[in-house]
Amino acid sequence: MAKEGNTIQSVDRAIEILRSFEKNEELGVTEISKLTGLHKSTAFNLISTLEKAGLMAKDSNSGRYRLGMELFRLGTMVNSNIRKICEPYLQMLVDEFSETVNLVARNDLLVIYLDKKDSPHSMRITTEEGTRLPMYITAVGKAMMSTLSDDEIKSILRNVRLVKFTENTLTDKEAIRLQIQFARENGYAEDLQEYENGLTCVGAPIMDHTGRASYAISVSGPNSRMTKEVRRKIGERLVELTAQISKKLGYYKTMY
Amino acid sequence: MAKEGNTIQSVDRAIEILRSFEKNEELGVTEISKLTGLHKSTAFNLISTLEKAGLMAKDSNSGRYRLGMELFRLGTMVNSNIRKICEPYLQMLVDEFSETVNLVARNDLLVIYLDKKDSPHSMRITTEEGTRLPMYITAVGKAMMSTLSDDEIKSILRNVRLVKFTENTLTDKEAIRLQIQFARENGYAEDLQEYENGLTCVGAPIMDHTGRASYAISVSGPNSRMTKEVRRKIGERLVELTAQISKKLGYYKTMY
DNA sequence: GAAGTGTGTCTTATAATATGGTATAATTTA
DNA sequence: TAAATTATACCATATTATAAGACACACTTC
Repeated sequence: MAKEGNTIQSVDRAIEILRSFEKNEELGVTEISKLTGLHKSTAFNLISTLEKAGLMAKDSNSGRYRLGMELFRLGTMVNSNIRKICEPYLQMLVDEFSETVNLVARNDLLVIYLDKKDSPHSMRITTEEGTRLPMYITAVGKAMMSTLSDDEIKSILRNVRLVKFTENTLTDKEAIRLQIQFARENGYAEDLQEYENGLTCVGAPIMDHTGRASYAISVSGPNSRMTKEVRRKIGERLVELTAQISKKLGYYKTMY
Repeated sequence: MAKEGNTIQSVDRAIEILRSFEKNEELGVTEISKLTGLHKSTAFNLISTLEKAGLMAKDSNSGRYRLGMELFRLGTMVNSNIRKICEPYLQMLVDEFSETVNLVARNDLLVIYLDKKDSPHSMRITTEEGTRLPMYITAVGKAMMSTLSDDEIKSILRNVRLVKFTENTLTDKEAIRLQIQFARENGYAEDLQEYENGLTCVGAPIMDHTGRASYAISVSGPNSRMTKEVRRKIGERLVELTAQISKKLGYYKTMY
């Protein structure tokens, strides 16, 4: 058994090597060894292992390494089920509202974007799959928080640094709680340019078989089109559709 | 150093554990140890390591394991660059032809689907990101093969088992070579219900800075709408757009 | 064109680390 | 309640990963 918290050193190190590609698309052995603090030779052995498994690939031209297709494929295996289930609902929402639709998952204190369908409008919101954002700043995050107990919400807000992304970002805990209260009453939450200027979102939580909101769906559009009336319509439709999805995931309790 | 081809045992084993989720969404420690042939205790240590890193997660309800969000996030880091570059082109193609558009990469003898934009039609082709298909059966695969030397093509066809997916699937090497010849002359390749009945594709290769076709784009639609004339139009447009993308990737030679 | 610095890769001895037998705790099943 | 099956913890052993060092090769720089 390994020393630090029962983890296997070489596996930890291999994962750290993969993570070093967050900021760089291409890296050499020496660069990786410097970034991770591993001996060049150790790094090389780990890299070779990852390469042979396809999680890393060597650019035959530059001789440097990048992440490999097999890592991509393994990534697509994660939550493929929920993505498959939600796909038709996302499509319905784009068809109905002509705005970009997102599926996200909860990841501790963050929200991670899993899937999306783009708005057909030329002026539209685009999101990147894999992006992570703090819960308090997104409609989906607040929507998921609204299903938690007051204590759990308190704990989340205690552990997050409330950073101002725009002048609309709520950094006052009481203001955030009021928004969550709104979500509890209506079943959906809003983000009014709190993350980015001009960007407005409406989101509702998906409940899984354990009774937890591990996923959420949102509709994002430019401020100008997302009027109060539009937001209400979207919100109500989201509540309907997320209830159907939750049921498919084995959630049976009535939601509100 | 490890014995088998200089790879690190524990890392290899960890990857094998991740792969065991190909057919199962949720697995217990014992199941994993049986699937991988690892000692239960060894499997447990590896699983714990992967769990702490977020590549696996334990369902708090069932107590069993599934793949974790961090693995998804690592997966989105792969080829994020090419996906970002191609995104507007994919959008243009859906807008122009109203058929589903795919971005794929070459993965040895296979083609792997990286990104897509769905057709707005209710009768449309849907593809799954992460899916892998043999080269000879897809328009994108034949398009990529058309940029290779005769020897390389021969080698690919020698190493692949030519399986009939539909009655249209080409299992005769000479017939496939003729299709590749068509692609060499026109810059794009076709798949006429060779993979699935009713599904027709047109694909063109993207050249990277090393002069290799590592990516390709295709437009897929139902047989009925993909007439010869439509395919020609799509093909010609694909040649234009993939040339632009290739240029962005640092490919300078004129293509045909 | 030669010296110098930077690569990636290989070999090898050493000891640190992963391994798997076993034990125990926690569930599930009967 | 008992039996069976599970996940998890402990620990001695030797297998395995490690890192030092050497090498070959590719670029610079002089």
